[in-house]
Amino acid sequence: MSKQDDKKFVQEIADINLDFAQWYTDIVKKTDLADYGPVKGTMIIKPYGYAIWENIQAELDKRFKASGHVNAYFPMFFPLQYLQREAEHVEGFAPEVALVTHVGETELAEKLVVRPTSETIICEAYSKWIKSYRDLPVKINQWANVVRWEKTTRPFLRTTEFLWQEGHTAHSSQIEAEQETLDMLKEYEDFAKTTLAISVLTGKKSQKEKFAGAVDTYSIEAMMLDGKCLQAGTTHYLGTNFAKAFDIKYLDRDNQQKLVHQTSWGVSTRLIGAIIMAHGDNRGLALPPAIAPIQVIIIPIASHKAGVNDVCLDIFNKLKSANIRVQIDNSDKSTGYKYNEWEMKGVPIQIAIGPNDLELSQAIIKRRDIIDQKQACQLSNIIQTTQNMLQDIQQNMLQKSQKHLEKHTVIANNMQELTQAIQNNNFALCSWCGQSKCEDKIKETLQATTRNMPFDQHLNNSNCVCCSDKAKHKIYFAKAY
RNA sequence: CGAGGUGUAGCGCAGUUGGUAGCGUACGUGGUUUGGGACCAUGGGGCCGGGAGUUCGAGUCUCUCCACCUCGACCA
Repeated sequence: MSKQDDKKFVQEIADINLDFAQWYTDIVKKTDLADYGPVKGTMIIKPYGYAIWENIQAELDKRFKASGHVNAYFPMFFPLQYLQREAEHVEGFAPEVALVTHVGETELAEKLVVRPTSETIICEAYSKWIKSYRDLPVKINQWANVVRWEKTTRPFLRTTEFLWQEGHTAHSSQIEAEQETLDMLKEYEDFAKTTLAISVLTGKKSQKEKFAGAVDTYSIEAMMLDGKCLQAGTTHYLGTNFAKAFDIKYLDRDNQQKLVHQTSWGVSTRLIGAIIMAHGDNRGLALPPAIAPIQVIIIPIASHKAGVNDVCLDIFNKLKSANIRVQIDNSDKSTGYKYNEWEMKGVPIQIAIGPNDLELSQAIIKRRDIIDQKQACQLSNIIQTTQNMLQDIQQNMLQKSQKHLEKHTVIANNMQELTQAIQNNNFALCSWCGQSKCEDKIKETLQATTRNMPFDQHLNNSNCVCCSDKAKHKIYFAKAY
């Protein structure tokens, strides 16, 4: 990357809100997260971007296993007729499904679906696996890629193919399945906050916005820097819809055949997009320490001078043995270049060491979340200081995210207030009659959609923000990605 | 899939009324440097998005595809 380009780049993103979408695509390209693939809408996730995904995977996998889930893998292809068995499901997914119709020159007798999601093929398996109440619950998670032929795409946020995890569980009772749906929502919420340092709104989706085939869909919704909303994860209570379609029945204690109650839930590589847009600034990316591929970058200054490299290597080894993800930048770029480069790539902590520091037995430490702050640290304290700072950065980033969400969330009682709120790039908490005609009208006039209904529902005899009928729900409206 | 925009070296761009392509940077080599995007010297790198047309001659004009970007409609 050239000096002029980079300066221009920093200049361009100095006012992020001016053109946030452009800023986003620039960041993805310039920080080595991803490239475009040869097929439209596909993406090559480069090592630096993939390392973030690996850290997300590791943390989620730990959580899923702790709550009794196991991993399995189901095929990427299945017959088109699987998809067609559940009416709402096929209606929702058919327009964006990729079909395999030929092998070589030979046309297939039965068209195959490249999975857009795996409910159907997993349900087909469950119908064979589940015979007795003793077989329940089944709690399986899958790490996989899926394909959805969307019309427009954006790196990480919406790509033709993406990586995700999808949990699929089957239970003997509605209560247990609904509890699972809420438990996993809670898990996602906690993960977003503690690991990604992103504050989210949790709640139930409207019927219009729910998953195709679900009874109820819940979501975590995150606010991006520009005030737009990103659905960062969903959990679904599927009821017995798929059990009916795929004949998943078990013999209960009372010797009766009963349908299972099911859930599914997922988060995707979209989370990387969420991290970029929730934490970035005019210097580029800012990664929360918990998922940063490199947590600490050591920058030697005048490394040809005696002792500099030795001390850098010593600190490197100490931090590494304290399980900190650390690297030394030994390239022969100029020091200033390195500072800017690693800031742009979002590394939480920079440690600079030069000849002047050697005499004082110190290093200079800078943190990514508070720009232009640097402090000297005695080499003897460096592990402790770094560890504390990583924790502090993680917490500070969450706090910033929380404040941003609070600052840009308002209550709107009528269309005028709602219009004002949306135009100011805020989330608006509104009373709503529950009718989709009001959702449609607001979407048409304001380009804002319902996000979710918080669990805290105090209606106080209020009226719908749109039609003034008696309200049935509190719900968030926002512009969304 | 609609409306607008852009395609020239890895990246960012210039290229006049048509005459067979240049700048910056990055990259290679040698040297000097190193505390917020270093410097000198030298070298390599191009089917000017693809195809067709006009012309003696096209990066430049015409047509037509294609890709990407922004904004809508659709979605994790």
